Amino acid sequence: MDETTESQTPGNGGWLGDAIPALKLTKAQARVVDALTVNPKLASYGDVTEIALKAGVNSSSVSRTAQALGYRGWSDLQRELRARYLVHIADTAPLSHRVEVRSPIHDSLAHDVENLRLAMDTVDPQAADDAVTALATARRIIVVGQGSYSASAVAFAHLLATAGYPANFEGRAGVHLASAVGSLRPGDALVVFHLWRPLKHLTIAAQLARQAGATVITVTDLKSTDLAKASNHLLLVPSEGVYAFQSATASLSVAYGLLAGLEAREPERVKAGIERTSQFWDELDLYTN
Amino acid sequence: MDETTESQTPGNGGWLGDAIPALKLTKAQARVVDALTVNPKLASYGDVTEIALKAGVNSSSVSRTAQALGYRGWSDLQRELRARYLVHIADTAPLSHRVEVRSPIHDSLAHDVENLRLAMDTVDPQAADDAVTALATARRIIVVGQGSYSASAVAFAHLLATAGYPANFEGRAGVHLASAVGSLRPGDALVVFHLWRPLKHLTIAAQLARQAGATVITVTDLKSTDLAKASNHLLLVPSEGVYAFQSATASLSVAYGLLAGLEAREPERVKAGIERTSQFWDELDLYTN
DNA sequence: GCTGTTCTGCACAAGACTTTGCAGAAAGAA
DNA sequence: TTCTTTCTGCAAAGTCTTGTGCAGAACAGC
Repeated sequence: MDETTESQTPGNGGWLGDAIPALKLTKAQARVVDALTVNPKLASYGDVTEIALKAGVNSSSVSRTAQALGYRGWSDLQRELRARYLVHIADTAPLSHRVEVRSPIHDSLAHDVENLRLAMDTVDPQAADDAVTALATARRIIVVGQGSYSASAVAFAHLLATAGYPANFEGRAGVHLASAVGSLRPGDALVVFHLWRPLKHLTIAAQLARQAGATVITVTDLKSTDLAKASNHLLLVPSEGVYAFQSATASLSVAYGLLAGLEAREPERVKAGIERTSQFWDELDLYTN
Repeated sequence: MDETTESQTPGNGGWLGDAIPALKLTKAQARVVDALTVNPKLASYGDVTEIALKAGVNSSSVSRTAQALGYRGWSDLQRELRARYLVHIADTAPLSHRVEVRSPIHDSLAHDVENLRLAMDTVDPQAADDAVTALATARRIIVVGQGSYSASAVAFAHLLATAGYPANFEGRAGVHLASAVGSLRPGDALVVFHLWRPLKHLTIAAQLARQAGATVITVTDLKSTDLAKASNHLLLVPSEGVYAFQSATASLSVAYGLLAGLEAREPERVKAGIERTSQFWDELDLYTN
């Protein structure tokens, strides 16, 4: 039997976040919400019958509660709960719950876990959101990056193109970069991935793109550089590596996050783009066992 | 011939535990198990159709795989997977009061934190150690990778070269790849970074390199493929992405780990290499504010 | 205490997911 | 190579889950 703390301000602050809008709920609905709040695992994988049992109501009430909260139905609400619960766990899970096996690989992984966690704080959600908007509306997207830090840029440009966005990776410096950036117009976007001491030509590229009216999105670890100043949207990531090198892990993950943002913003477009591309791949017969 | 350090099936030592009995599986079944192993969230919450899509098989094969493993069916297997996954990640996680800032970026970071944590289990330290030895003694190192998964390969090759190792990234397919791999000799090394369904030409490249007597080091997410079989040293990483794409974050971190391993093994050489390179960079006067 | 409104539970309908029969494809044996 | 066996994909059948109309119960206002 579940003690219900008489509803109001349900799900505030806990793992539910704002998944449950603060509406006026009926008694049965409040019991459902309480049950969900207190049983995160059950909430994220149980079916209506199990939830109803826990809440002590009929299964129809579970279904109707989901609808009352603004979701299409139980499955829709559960999808949301699931995502939040898993993210919550990843946020709060202890770093190492097992016997340590120290090895360079293990150190590197642990180190990058820390980088990713720090990035949750350093990346400004508003800047990310703005960046997604700029990308979604861009007529043309150029992605630049140099050396080992081009890793994120390569992946980002490739996946953007896969999803049907007009994106290209530009990894060359000098005249190539100049002509690529020179062709940018208002409504276009330049995405710069760079860590460590700023490279002159990337900074200049960003400044030129900005002058040309293009939107400059920069993923970097330093915020007081001319590169950062030339950017419209700045996404800061930590980059400490396990030895002498900077780690691009966080910047890569941020790149995936931007793609997820695009998918959330215009799912149809992304889905269609991916389908087109993967069909093409199948026809090329590239795969084996 | 070189010994293969694949043997002890480290992939099953991870979050799956002994949920998957070590039976002889058919090709499609092995693909299903691989897909489940590297996509824990999908495995825990997806339906047969989604799993089948990821594994590149028909949904019936997913159902039949569950039965072949001794479960009553997919739902039965999934219940088991879910329980193990949640135990693996949640364990003692307390419900903290941290304010959630949910955004696609945040989700992606949390997701990749999970991938890195899982990678601590899936990467076999012995295989990694052997790989480091092979790299340290190689007369020549070719690093290959394609598409967005080339991110790790690009970074790895670049940093190897920076540290003074005879490494090159080879991102082109066809005749270019053929001639590059064709030049490998005993004592050389081929490093393959690849996720997702194996590409024919990468598999063939690995097989040819192996035949030529070179050491093949592979960082990938699937262990039942011909690519994995052709490898001397296999480093398995999880690769579940936040949306439709696989995440190369873990493979990138493993690349850094290999570099750290090299540094631990021969610090002088790496230090000298980096100093030489960065001095050169300074002379080129590439940096700004 | 009466009456009108809202809510809940039941039972069934609609829908989604999983399993299986079958036939063709692939792999292995002779 | 040919024959036999095993495996896989398709599509239909079977099972389970979710949603809704209806009728009775609870509640609030008078």
